[in-house]
Amino acid sequence: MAELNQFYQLVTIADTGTLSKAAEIVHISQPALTRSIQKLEAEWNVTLFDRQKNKITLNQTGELAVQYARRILDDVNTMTNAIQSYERSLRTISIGSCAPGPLLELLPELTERFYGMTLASETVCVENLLPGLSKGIYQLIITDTEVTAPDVLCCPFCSEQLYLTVPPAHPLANRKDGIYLEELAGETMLLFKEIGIWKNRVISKMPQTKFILQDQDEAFSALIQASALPAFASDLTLKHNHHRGEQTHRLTLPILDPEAHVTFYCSAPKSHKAYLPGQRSL
Amino acid sequence: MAELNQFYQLVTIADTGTLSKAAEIVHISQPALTRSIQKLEAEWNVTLFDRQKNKITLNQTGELAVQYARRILDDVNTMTNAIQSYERSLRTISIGSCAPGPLLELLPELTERFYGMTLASETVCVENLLPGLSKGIYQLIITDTEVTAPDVLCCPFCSEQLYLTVPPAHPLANRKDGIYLEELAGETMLLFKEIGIWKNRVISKMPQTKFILQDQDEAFSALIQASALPAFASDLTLKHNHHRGEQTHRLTLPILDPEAHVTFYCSAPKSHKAYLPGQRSL
DNA sequence: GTAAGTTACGAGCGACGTAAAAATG
DNA sequence: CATTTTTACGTCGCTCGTAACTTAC
Repeated sequence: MAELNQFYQLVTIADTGTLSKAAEIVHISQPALTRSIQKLEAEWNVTLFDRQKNKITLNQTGELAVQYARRILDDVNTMTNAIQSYERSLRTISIGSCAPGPLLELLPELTERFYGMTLASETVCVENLLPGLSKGIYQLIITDTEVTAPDVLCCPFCSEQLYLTVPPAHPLANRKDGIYLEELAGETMLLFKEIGIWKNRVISKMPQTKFILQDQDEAFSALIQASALPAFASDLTLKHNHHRGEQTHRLTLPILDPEAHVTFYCSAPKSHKAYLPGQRSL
Repeated sequence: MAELNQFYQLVTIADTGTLSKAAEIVHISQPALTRSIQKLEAEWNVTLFDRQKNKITLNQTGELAVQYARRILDDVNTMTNAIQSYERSLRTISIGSCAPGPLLELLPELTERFYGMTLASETVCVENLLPGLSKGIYQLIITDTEVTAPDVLCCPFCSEQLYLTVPPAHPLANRKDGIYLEELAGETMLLFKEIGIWKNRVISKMPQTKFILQDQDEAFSALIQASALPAFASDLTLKHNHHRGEQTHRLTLPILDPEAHVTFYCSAPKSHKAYLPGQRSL
């Protein structure tokens, strides 16, 4: 049987024009390449090269063979890529979430339950989640509304309550019963950039408040510790930080607006039903 | 590099369901097949089979790989077919003619001039000749009219004069100066089936004459020798038969109608200019 | 003289087959 | 107990590289 090796050699000869140069590229000696090509010709019982004493040139049949060989090598290449990335995708759970908070809950659970799998998560615009699930870009999505779609299972997952964190010396520090968003008018706040739906639910309703954006996770934490500015947090982030042993002297004041409380839903295709997490207390 | 051999083995395993059966088909021992597949998996760094202790089953990645492998093996197959038949076509001159006579002139010349090439000739409907030349079905065509087409060279080749042959005892035997077609009304004649344009030029103008058709070359010759019926011949066929040493006691009477004389033209693509024959006396 | 291609020859490595082991039904 | 797969091991054969030869520029 002709082999891909020989196709590669043939194409390389076509590219370089001589056996010697091709032999270097394919990492065999030039006589070995001669033999390999001769064997291919014998196998097919055709002549691929015009042979002069110290020169070979592709003949018409050879040119045709090179054309085909190129295409097949290309196909084999895309084949291996497809197979390898498919295998990788089988070992990866891709999660799309409309907010970062629920991921703090979800990822540890999945890490534990699916040991060995790779978890890939991102916070994206909520409109992209269901289409992404259908296309297989995500195997699991977190939304702030219930999802109804064919072959998709949806269940409530957890809720998130927004808080304001301020240093003890801050003027608002005495409002431990909670405050309203509109009271933050005129303030300057620290804000994490990738907050998903919170942007529309909360931030867009605070035109009078100035925000300093930070898009790096760790930098944001450091910034909060070092700064006297108020910032948002949530029960989920606070729990997560506490769990990580992170110390803070900041005070946490619940946000009293109804928008500050969200229930999240987790959805997966029926084929990936197993990925759905257990429900947290809402 | 993965090799076609392994693709074949993979597909065969998919087809048979077990390594043992597949090993028989691909003519290696079963352990060798195990190793070969393991090597493929290592090469790609993927798992293609679910392995139980004495059973292997294609997993999803494996199914995908088999799909691709099938397609690539198919492609390689069509590739080798294409290459081999292209090579064959390079060694073959395919000739289409509108009448059998000129081939008697042409083939010997080409045989001599292109020793080693295979000649393939057929008598076909004149309308198919130029399209056939364009499509590469023919490298040389013989027509009864001059051909003008881009990238096609055309030259007059030879002429053919129709004769009537009759046994000496036939009533028409004394008409050695020639006769007209219409005088054959009411006769029964022997006729070779594959006569190309002669059918339209001559036969269709003889509604009163009855023809006994014969489509095998040798049988037709024998039939003529053994029969008392008149038949058509031409200067070309007569010369050919004489050249072959064929003896006949038949008399030959020229047909006097203008349709009984034809000039033939030979045409070839410019790329196959060398195939054009020298001109015969017209 | 240099560079290229084919042929000859000997060696090493890789793939093969046999044999053995383990597991399943 | 038959069937299937995997592992172990020794051997054979294939392909490789070196060397020598020929030819061309």
